Amino acid sequence: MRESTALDDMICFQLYAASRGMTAIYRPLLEPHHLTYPQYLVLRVLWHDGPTTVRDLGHTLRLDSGTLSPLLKRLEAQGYLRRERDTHDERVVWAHLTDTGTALREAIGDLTQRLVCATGLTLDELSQLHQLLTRARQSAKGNT
Amino acid sequence: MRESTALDDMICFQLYAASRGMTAIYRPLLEPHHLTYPQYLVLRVLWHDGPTTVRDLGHTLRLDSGTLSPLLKRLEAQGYLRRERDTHDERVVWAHLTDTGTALREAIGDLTQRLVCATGLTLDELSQLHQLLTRARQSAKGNT
DNA sequence: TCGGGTTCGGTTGTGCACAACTAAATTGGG
DNA sequence: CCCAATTTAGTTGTGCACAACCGAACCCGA
Repeated sequence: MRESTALDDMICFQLYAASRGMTAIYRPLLEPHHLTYPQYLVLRVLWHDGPTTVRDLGHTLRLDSGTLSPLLKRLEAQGYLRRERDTHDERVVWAHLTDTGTALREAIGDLTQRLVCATGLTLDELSQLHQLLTRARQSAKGNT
Repeated sequence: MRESTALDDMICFQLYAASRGMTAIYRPLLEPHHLTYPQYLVLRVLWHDGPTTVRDLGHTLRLDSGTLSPLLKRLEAQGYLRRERDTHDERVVWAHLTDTGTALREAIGDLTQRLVCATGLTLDELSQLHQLLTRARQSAKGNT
């Protein structure tokens, strides 16, 4: 189990750098719609799942209300979604897309190919990468 | 080259989430020394390379002066390093460790094992992960 | 039923990431 | 030699990430 000293630290940096590099690729693709990558993630959840509570958005994206509240406020100000209190449980707030927000899905289109190309990895390698990241995150969730 | 649509988007999110999860593991390990993960990265460069210019720190960590300037100011305020203008080229600023900053290396010790364990991945898998991330970053650097 | 504990969203404060900009020092071509 | 272009660090402004905290709403057991 030795010999990993340098490698693991490099992985942590690669992870950190790769994540920032990934959002840097998204940036010019999302900028025309005045979206950031985290905002885009929220919209993807709403496009996929329909109206969602702030709580569920937080669980899905691993973000707390300290991050989501102002982010959703900005998306609402841009007219992409609206927030409404649940009538039965006043603690809960639902985020639901406006027509503009729904239409945005088509306007943005499929960014996938551009991201895949940027990595220069094959589909097998991407699948491998996905599996490794998922397993590491899964394991880390327990071993805190 | 089809069929990647869902997968690639999941990878981008996994990357984003894994990076934040990684820093979350570092946080309690660094907090006793009042360090953040990016601050720790700067110290690692200085521990490894000795006195370094702000410019080279930026190249190494892929950060610009807008991020590094205040970060270095905070590390200086904590007494871990000092900044000094180059006498021959007044544009250049050198960051060099204080004795406290140098000693910190031993005080923090080797965090590697704890990170490796958290991932639950084997050394082969970590090596694979490292290689995939590096290649993707390398490729993305060109294809922008 | 009622009162303590929990859940939920929001606010505040700190630090990072990055774009856009500034100012000073240096460089290099004419 | 000189001045325009470049390099370098720093500043400002915006948005994300997260800890710490708050208040309101809800839940549940005695």
